[in-house]
Amino acid sequence: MTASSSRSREALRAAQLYYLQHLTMEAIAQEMRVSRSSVSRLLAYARDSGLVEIQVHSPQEARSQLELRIAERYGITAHVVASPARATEADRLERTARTAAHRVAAAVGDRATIGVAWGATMSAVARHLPSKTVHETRVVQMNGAANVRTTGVSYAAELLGGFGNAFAASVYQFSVPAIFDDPDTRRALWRERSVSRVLELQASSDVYVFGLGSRIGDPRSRIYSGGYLDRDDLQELVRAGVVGDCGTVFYRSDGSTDGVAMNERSSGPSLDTVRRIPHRLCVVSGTAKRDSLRGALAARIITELVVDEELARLVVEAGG
Amino acid sequence: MTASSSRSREALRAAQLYYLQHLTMEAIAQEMRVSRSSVSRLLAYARDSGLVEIQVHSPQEARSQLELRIAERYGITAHVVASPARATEADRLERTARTAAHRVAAAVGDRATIGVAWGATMSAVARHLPSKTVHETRVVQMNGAANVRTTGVSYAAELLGGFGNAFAASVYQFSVPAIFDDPDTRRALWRERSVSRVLELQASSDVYVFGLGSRIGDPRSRIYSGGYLDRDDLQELVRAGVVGDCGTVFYRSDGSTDGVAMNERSSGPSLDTVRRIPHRLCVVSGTAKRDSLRGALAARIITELVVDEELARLVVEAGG
DNA sequence: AAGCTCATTGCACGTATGTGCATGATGTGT
DNA sequence: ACACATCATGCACATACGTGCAATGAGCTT
Repeated sequence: MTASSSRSREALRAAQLYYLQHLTMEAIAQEMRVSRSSVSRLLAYARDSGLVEIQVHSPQEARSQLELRIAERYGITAHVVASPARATEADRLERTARTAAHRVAAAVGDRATIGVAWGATMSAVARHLPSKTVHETRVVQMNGAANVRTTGVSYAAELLGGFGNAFAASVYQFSVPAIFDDPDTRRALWRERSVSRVLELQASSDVYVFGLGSRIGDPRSRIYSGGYLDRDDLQELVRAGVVGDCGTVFYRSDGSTDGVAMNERSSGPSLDTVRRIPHRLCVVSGTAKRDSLRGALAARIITELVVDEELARLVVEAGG
Repeated sequence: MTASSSRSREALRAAQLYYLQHLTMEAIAQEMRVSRSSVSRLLAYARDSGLVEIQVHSPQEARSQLELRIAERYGITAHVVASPARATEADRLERTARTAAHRVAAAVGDRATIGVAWGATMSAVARHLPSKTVHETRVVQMNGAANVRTTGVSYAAELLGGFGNAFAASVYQFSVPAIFDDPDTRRALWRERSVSRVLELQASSDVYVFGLGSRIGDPRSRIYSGGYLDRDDLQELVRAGVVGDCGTVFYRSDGSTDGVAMNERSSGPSLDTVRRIPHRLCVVSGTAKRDSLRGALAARIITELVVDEELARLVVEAGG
């Protein structure tokens, strides 16, 4: 404690001299009687421990056309992330995730409860979260990650841990299967107090951060390759006209979920539950998610959207 | 407009890529098809136009002993600014002013009215104000700056202009003498509508930023050399036991002002008026201001204090 | 239209900054 | 008490960055 606290003090001092007094690292090094490289490291520490916060303000008048059109058509705040033409899908995801990470940090405050889903997109977001000093903040996992092949614990734990660390938050895992085999098992488990306490937290979240699943018919999708669904499950989804999912809850392109039997077995929050959460931040990247994003917009489960430019164009230009 | 707006857009884009996506300037240059040096300049523009805001948070537990003792003894927030032992008085003033400038920016919000005094310290603060985008903000001069030798216009205007620019605020000058020869003239002028409108603004300020005058008996003081006071005036102050001034209003070491005749002729706000302003930010540097600061603390005209370490020690260690 | 001014750009240079590596310090477990 | 692991430090190098300068171009005046 004293060790890290004294490091924090030194980092704070260095940060004040560097960012507020505009001294060079060399000058700070002399003043603090350490080497210049130590100052460089102290400043790095100050930045990613949240001692130093760098904000980039986007004035309303600087909003892109795309963002304005999305705002107008769907009544939500959009952040369109541009990438160079030659960027790979992975690059675009990374950029979208970084932008999203900053939006998450902006959305988090004292005593906030943050619901998080899991997935490749959310993992990327978690990796890039800037630290922010807030108090009594809670992070709650919104849908189960266990499946027939693995417990999914390490994967979800790393993701949640990223959120927990960034905000010094208490983390509430949701240690249940992603999809149950039998809806009755779910109902029974939901009555367990240990589980229902987490369900209450989920429902009372202030912010819900999630990605969208797609490629429902595609055997390469994680939701298939991860062993969460078997072939019959997939066929059921395709027959039901499902185009995507949000926290393992499946919807059609018009945003409807009625009659999708699989949702009875899903561990994720129903879209009605989601819609009761005031701040719903969705992170999507990649043209493959076109239909999935359209469905989510139709379902009105998004209040703030971080999306890559290419996908945004696809969705906007198709007309609503 | 379009020119500066397109520059803002480019600066914003560069800032997002640099500060949020952590690309190098070289990479940004390629992406934006300009030279790296242009990116460097765009980022500089983004920083000092307030597009990018860099905050350094001081957690409560990192407060210095001195700050805690001042907080405890006087019930105010203190920021103690350390300087290397070999720093000159000018260096210390500069540092104190930079710190103060950031505190001012933090205190300013939409629709705020900021009262500012003038003086060497305030000039230094004005030079270092970071830009911040706020709306419908007003900056009002709190005490007159004209005197028998000069109108003081250019001097005060530059100072006020610094504040006005930083916050895109409307600036209200107070074009009256610092000290009147005849109190009746003041009373008459105070009834003028053009003047009384400014007086109302002053009284309704949300934040008052000021330095402290000292060296009351010292002919080197600006208040003397500037021609605001003559020798008789000075002797009067010394006889009255005055130790300092705040906005050309003079007080004794116990904070009292009663019976200081000169204040009847001063253009500055009475200490009672000052005490009605909720946020009162005082900036002081230099051991010569020891008695002056003590008096101001006794007068309770300070709610937030930015002070250099040496002076802070003098004041705290003397015991309250 | 020519001539002017002023802003913007890229280049080239020097300085400032980040980081792998070796070293020494600190602490921990046996 | 010793061996081991872990972490902080400074050095040296490579890279990233800021800025004076000259060239270019846009806009304005005469």
